Amino acid sequence: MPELPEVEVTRRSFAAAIQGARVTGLRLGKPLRWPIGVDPETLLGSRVGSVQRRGKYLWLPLEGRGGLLLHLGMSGSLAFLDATPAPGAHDHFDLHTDRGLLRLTDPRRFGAVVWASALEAEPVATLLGGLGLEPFDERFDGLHLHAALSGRRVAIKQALLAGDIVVGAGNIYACEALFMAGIDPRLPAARLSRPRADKLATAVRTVLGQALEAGGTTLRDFRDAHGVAGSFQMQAQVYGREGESCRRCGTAIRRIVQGQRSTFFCPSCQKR
DNA sequence: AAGTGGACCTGCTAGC
DNA sequence: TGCTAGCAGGTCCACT
Repeated sequence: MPELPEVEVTRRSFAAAIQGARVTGLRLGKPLRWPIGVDPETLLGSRVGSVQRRGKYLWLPLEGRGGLLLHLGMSGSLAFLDATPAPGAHDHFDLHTDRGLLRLTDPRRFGAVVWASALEAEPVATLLGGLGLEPFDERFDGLHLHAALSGRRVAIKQALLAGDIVVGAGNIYACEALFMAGIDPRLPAARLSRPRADKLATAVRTVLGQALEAGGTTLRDFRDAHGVAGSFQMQAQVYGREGESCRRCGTAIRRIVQGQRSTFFCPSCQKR
């Protein structure tokens, strides 16, 4: 589900409310991607710090007691609740605090909650260590993108998705950014010209920024921590639009498979 | 080093 | 109505 905009929208929706809260209890449901790596008892009484995001991960500092790295996987969402309803079948992590309950709901359980003594400590350091630049980092530009793509023979779409050059664009926004930049998703990464790299870097930032403003994309079940859905799906130019006509030129949008993921593009607007 | 495919797990939908 | 195949917003890991 969640790409960078959804994760950031989620973060913004509860970070202020939970900051300073005292942890009063933890509940673990079915296993997530990895074990949490800490005895939950040892976290009781700690105070929640300022929630940070890196890529599609959230870092929840617990002052004096390290912190928790959260990932929403494909189907995860967080809710910050006043009440404490009984956990449902897909509620696999609860962080009870004196200001509310932070609950992770994740049917597919590709998400994760992992403890580390610090952001720089294992296993978090390794998970975050391979990540590329933040898209809104001023160092992320056409020059950086172009240099990072050199020598890569994979298709540009897959290079964007890999997350080791720039983070945050998942399947929806990688497709949308390539459309905005007019680039065929099958183009070998290293063949992207410098001017087109400028265009693509701008497109990535623009698309993610627009999605952020729209509150993210709600295809099925994305909600922020207060249950609010996103609306970027209304603005999607290509994602999920196979067979429909391109909003720019009218050509039928195509769907292909790259690296076992669907790619949507306009065969007329997007060139090699 | 970079690329590929499989793995993780559940739910929904289209089609028969 | 009921079953099945295919698809889904992510990313790690083993292998070539």
